[in-house]
Amino acid sequence: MQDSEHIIICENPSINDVIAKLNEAFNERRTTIIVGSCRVDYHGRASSKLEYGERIVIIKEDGSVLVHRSKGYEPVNWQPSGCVLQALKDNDELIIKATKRNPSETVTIFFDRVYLLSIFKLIDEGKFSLYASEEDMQRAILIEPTLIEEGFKPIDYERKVEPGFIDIYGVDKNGRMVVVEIKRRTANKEAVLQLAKYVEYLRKDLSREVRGILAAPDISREANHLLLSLKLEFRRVDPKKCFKILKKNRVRKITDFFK
Amino acid sequence: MQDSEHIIICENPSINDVIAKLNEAFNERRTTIIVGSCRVDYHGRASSKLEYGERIVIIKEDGSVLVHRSKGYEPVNWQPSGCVLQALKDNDELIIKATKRNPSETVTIFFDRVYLLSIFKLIDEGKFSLYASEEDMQRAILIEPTLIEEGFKPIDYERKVEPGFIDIYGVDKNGRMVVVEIKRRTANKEAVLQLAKYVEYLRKDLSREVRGILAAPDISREANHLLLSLKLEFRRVDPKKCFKILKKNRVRKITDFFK
DNA sequence: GCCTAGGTCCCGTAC
DNA sequence: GTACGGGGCCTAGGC
Repeated sequence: MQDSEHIIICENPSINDVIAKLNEAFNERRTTIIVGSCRVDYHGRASSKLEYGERIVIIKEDGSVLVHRSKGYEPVNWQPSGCVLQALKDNDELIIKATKRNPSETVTIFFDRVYLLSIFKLIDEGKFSLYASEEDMQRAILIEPTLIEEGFKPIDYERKVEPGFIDIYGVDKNGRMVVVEIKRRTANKEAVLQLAKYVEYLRKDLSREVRGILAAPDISREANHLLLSLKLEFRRVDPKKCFKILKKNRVRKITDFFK
Repeated sequence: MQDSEHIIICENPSINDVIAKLNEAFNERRTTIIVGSCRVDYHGRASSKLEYGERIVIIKEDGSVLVHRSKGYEPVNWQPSGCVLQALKDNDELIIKATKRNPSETVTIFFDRVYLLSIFKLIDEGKFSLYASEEDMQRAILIEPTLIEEGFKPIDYERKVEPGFIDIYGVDKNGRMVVVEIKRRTANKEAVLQLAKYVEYLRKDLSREVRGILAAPDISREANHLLLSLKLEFRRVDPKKCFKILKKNRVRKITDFFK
């Protein structure tokens, strides 16, 4: 729980005050929220310029930086975790520099007004669990291979071959090799091409027949056309149904399967 | 600028207080920041569960919702813009529901403690511009010379001549010499004079016709006047397009490998 | 370090 | 509306 000493909330703080508190926050790896009027420069893989306006800036304890406008999911400027932070004063403005290597990038935020500065030591050990992801579908198919077809026997998953990673491969009831590409959304042309890439490679490499099956909740018309012309197959698989299968088999872990 | 009436900052507010203020904020499309201890459920394309922990929640005026942990660029849970918001009380907890159609999704946030509630009417008309660097533009033109004109063939770049470095020079489809000066922002008179300097030098040095082309996203009126009087040319080149050409080229090289 | 691939991707754009 | 591609994508995992 937050002690009062772990919380700083300042309304309309002076620039000098903000700078002092920020540098302390950076040192002690606190999470910081700044609301105020600012402009932002970015230089790195591209360059950008954002003119003055009122925004929310979040600086996290791992050094990630987010500049949020009043609309939209995405930050207008940002820096991923691991950047070096610096707060300084120039021309009566608060300047926050966030610098990163690899790729070498800099975000510089110029505040001419700060309405709110707040600094926290956030304690967050809560576990995050995601269900009905592609990984869930993969695990469900390994547990219940009839989701693909009767007689399908998986041999391995996430297998690295020359062009990339094969989601699942195995053999069908007639002993033919089967490559399965899984998508958790409506499969598009790209997904078909991905599958085709693996099938093509394995056909050449093994000099034997290889079936390619795209497993997804749906497939777009164009993707289906492409799929058929490439003599690949589609199998409708529902991510939620996969999740239900996993719930039934909760104890078994993915790695147990092949032991 | 923020009037005091446009700003609400409450430290350790009561749940009832938060609910009242939130519903008003939702109605009046304010931007809201809540810091406190919460858990989060998500149901939609997938499902997720996040256990209790201290987090930052941002609710924007367009109905987008972000739940941020103390680390990382990405929100742990979110809702893109256009969702319906609701704040209510249950079991002494503050519940915020954000519901969206197409796809049908719900994020529910349960707060058992609120440390900070702040509500703003953010005024932000600042223009955002994304640029490629001048070097990026140069590389894009070398890869795709038709950005200058049909039939242009670059010969060299960053070539040192008496007055300085020529960005790119080459020949046009008629075999005439072409000097290209690149600017990543609206070109001004200085840019025109820089180009004129190179062209002048080469005309004298080589005793042959030399075309001068200024490549930039835009040109100022005065600079254009000067350009025309000096019988130089302007070619509009979009930095974003350059950036895309570079990206595509990078991808193409990788995918070529598998063809 | 590079490369591969997924994402509740989001977002714009073309059809 | 659906489909497709791009992103400063970010992030995780393998080599």
